[in-house]
Amino acid sequence: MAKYSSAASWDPNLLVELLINGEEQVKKLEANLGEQASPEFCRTLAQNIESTFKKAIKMVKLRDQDAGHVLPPFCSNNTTPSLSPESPLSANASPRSETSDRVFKDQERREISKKRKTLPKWSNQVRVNPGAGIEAPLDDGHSWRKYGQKDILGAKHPRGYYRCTHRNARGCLATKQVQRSDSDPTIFDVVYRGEHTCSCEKPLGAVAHAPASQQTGTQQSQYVAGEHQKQQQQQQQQQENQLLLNFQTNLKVKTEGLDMGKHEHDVSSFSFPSTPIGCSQPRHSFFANQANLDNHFMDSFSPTFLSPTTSESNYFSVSPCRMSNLSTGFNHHTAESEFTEIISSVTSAANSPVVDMGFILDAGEFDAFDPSNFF
DNA sequence: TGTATTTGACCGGG
DNA sequence: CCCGGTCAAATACA
Repeated sequence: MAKYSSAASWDPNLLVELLINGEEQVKKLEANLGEQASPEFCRTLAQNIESTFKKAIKMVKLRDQDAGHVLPPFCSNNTTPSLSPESPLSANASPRSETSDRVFKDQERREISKKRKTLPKWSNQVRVNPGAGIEAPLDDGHSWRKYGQKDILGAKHPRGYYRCTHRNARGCLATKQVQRSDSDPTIFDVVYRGEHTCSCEKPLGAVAHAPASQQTGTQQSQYVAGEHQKQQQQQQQQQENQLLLNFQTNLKVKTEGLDMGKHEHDVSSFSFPSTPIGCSQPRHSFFANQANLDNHFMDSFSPTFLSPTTSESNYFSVSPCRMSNLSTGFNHHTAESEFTEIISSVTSAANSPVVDMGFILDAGEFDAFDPSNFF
C-alpha cells in the first residue's frame, strides 16, 4: 500500500512490474497449455496477456497525458477527501451560505460533472435467476439508494441510478447504474462509479458474517445461487470456486470483447453471490485468485491502475466491493483517468458456461496472499 | 414520522 | 439539440 501511495501518479517501477507480470502470465499460459485447461481459457489468458502489455503501453502514454493533471478526484481513505465542492459532505457538514445557494449549486453541479468524469468506473454483469425477473438493486454488499431511472436510447429496459446510502452521512460518492441487458433479461449490467469511502467498515463486517442475509430477501431469491442458502456449509468454498469461475468467465468474455474491439460492458455473466462477500473473507480467495493469475501483478497494481484510460483494456475480474477497497488504496492510480473495469462473476456454476476451469488455485499461493500485506 | 422510491424537470456534454 | 445523469418534489412504505 505504502508502495503505491508513494506513487502518486506514475512509477516506472510499476511499469516494469506490469511487464514482468505479463511475462509471468505467459508462463502460466504455458503451464496451462500442458494441462486440462480449456483452449478457450488458454486463449483468453493469452488475450489477457496481450491486454497487459497494452496496458503497459497505455500507462506510458497516460503518463504523458496526465502530466498536466494534479490530483485524483478523490483521496484515499486515510486522507479524508479534501471535501471537494461536490462532496455531499460539504453540502451537509459545511455550512454553505444559504444566500447564494443557487450559485453554489451551479458551481457544484459543474464541479460534480467534472469530477464524476474522473471517478473510477467499472462494470459488472449480473445474472439473475431466470424467471425471477425482478429489477433488482443487485445487492453487492453496499447499501444503495435509487435516485433516478432513465430510459436509455436503444435499450429496452430503463437504467436505474443508485448512489450510496451513506452519501450524505459519510460523503460516499459511490454510485452505480443498473441496466437490464437487452439480449438477456436475466443479465444486468452494473456500472460502478467511484469508490465507497463509507465501506469496509460496516459493510465489511456485515458481509463477513452474514453474506446471505446481507441480500434482501427478494434479491437473494433472484440469484441463481440457491446453493447459497442450501449449501451454506460449503458456502465459502463455493464462493471461492465461484470466484475462480467468475474470473475465468470474465476472461473469456472479456476476451471476446477484446476481439470485438471495444465492448466496455458487453461482458460475461456475473453474479453477486460472491460479490457481497467480496468484502469479507472470500475476498481473500478472490484476491488469491487474482494473485494467481496476476501473481504479484496484483501485488503491484490496482485493477484500476490496470485500466488507465478506458474500458478497452480491462479484463480483470474484481468484486465491486473489493474494487472499492482496492481503489481506496490506489486512488492515485485510478483517479486520474476514467476507466472501466470489467468485473463479472457468475451467479452460479449452472450459469457458467465455463465451469471447469483449468484455473486452479494453488493453496500455497492462496495462503501466500495476505491482504494484510497488501494494505 | 422517517426513510426509500418514483418520476418529471433540469443541466451539461457531445 | 439530443441524450445521459442528477435533482428534488411527490409518493409509498414500514
